[in-house]
Amino acid sequence: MGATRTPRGKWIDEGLRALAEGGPDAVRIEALAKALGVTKGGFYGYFADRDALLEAMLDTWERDSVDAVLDRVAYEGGDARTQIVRAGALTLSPELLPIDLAVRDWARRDEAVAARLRRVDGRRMDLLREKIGTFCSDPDEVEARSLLAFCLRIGEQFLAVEHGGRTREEVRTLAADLVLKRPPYGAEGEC
Amino acid sequence: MGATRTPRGKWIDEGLRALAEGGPDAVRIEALAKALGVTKGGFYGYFADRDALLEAMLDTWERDSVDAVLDRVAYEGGDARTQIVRAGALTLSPELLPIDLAVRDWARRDEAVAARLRRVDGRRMDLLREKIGTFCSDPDEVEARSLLAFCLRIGEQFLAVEHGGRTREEVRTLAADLVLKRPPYGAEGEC
DNA sequence: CCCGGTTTATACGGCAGCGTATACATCGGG
DNA sequence: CCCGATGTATACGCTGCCGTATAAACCGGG
Repeated sequence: MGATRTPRGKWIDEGLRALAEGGPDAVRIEALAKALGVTKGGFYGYFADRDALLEAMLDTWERDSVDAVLDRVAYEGGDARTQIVRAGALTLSPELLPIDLAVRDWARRDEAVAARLRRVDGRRMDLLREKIGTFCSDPDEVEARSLLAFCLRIGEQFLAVEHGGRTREEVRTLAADLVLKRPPYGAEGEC
Repeated sequence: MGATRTPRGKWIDEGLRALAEGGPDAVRIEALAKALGVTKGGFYGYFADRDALLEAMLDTWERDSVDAVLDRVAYEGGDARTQIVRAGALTLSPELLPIDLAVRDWARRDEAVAARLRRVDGRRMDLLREKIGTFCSDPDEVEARSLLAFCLRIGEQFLAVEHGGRTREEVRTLAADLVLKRPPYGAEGEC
C-alpha cells in the first residue's frame, strides 16, 4: 500500500475550518490544499467533487456537535439546569460555535442543509423540553421557555450589542435566570 | 442630458436583493446587470468598484431599517409593549428581514460591517431599554429583558425548530409575554 | 434637427477556481 | 529488491467574474 500523507479526515477538518471562517463559499478545494501544504491532486481520490466534501463535513459536524454532546451530558448528569447549561457550553465550544453559526446561515439558502439543521436543532430542543419540563408543568410554558433559552444562546452570537458596565456573560446569566429560574408569571403559579 | 435607464438606486436595490438571497458573495456585478436586463457597462459610472456598491447598500439599509423605523414608531405612539412589538414588526418586515440576517452573518467576517451593525443594534437596543424601563425598575433586569427580547426575534430566524401542534408565532407570543409582562409582586419582587 | 453629454454594449486581459489527465514519488509486500 | 497500488505534482481547458477601454445608442435643449 502507498502512504497516506493527507487522509480523508484532513480534508474534512480543513473544510470545516474554512467553513467556520468564511462560510460555504470559502470552502475552495485549491485553497484547502494550499492550507494543507499540498496540491489538490489527491482530493479527487476521496471525494467525487466539492459537494461530496460539503456533505462529509456536515456528517462530521452533526456527530461532533449532537451525538457526542448529548452522550456526554447524559453521562455526566446533574440537575436539569446544570445539564442545560452544560449542553450549551459543549455545543457552543470555541471550535464548534463558528461552525454552528456558519451552518445556520448556510441553511437559509440550501434546503438540504436546512433539513439537516432541523434534525440537529430538534434533538437539542428535545433536551431543553425534557429538562425544563422537570420544573415547569404547563406545556405551553415549557415550549416558550425552551425557545427562549435556545434563542438566547444562538441569538446573542448574531447581535452586536454592548451593555454599558456589564459584560455579555453577566447579562446572559441574568437573562438565563429569568428563563430558567424566576417565574415572571409568579401570580399565575404556572411553574 | 442623456437618459438614465438604470439609475444608481436600481443597482443598490438589486444588490440588496442579491445580498438577501445569497450573502455578500452573491453580489456580483455582472449578475446584477443580467437581473436588471443590462450589461455592466453603466455600473462603473456610479461606483468606483464592487466595494463602493456594498458600502452604498449598507447606507441604504441603515436608513431604511433604523431611521425610518424609529421615526415611525415614535410617531405612531402607543404604550411601551405596543411600541416594542411594532418596532420588531417593522424592522423584520418581509423585505428587510433577509437583508438584516445577511448583514449579521456578514458582520462576523468583516469588521467594517460589524462596526455598522454595532451602531444599528445599539440604537435598537436603546429603544428596548427605554420602553422596558417604563415598567421595570431594576437596571440589571432591564438589560437582561432587553437582551432576551432582541435575541428572541433574531435568534428564532436562525433556528430550525418545530413546535408540535403550535405555530412559531404562537410560541413566540408566549415567550414575548414571559419577557415583557411585568411579574406581580412575587417572591423576588424585582420589578 | 442636430449636438453633446450620459448611459450602455462589446471586447479585452487578467485572475481564480473546478474537474480531468498524465506522469512522478513513495511505500509495503512478495 | 523490485512491483504495483496509492497519493501527489503539474499542466490543461473551461467557466465566471473583475475592471478598463472604446464605440455606439440614446435623449433633451438650443
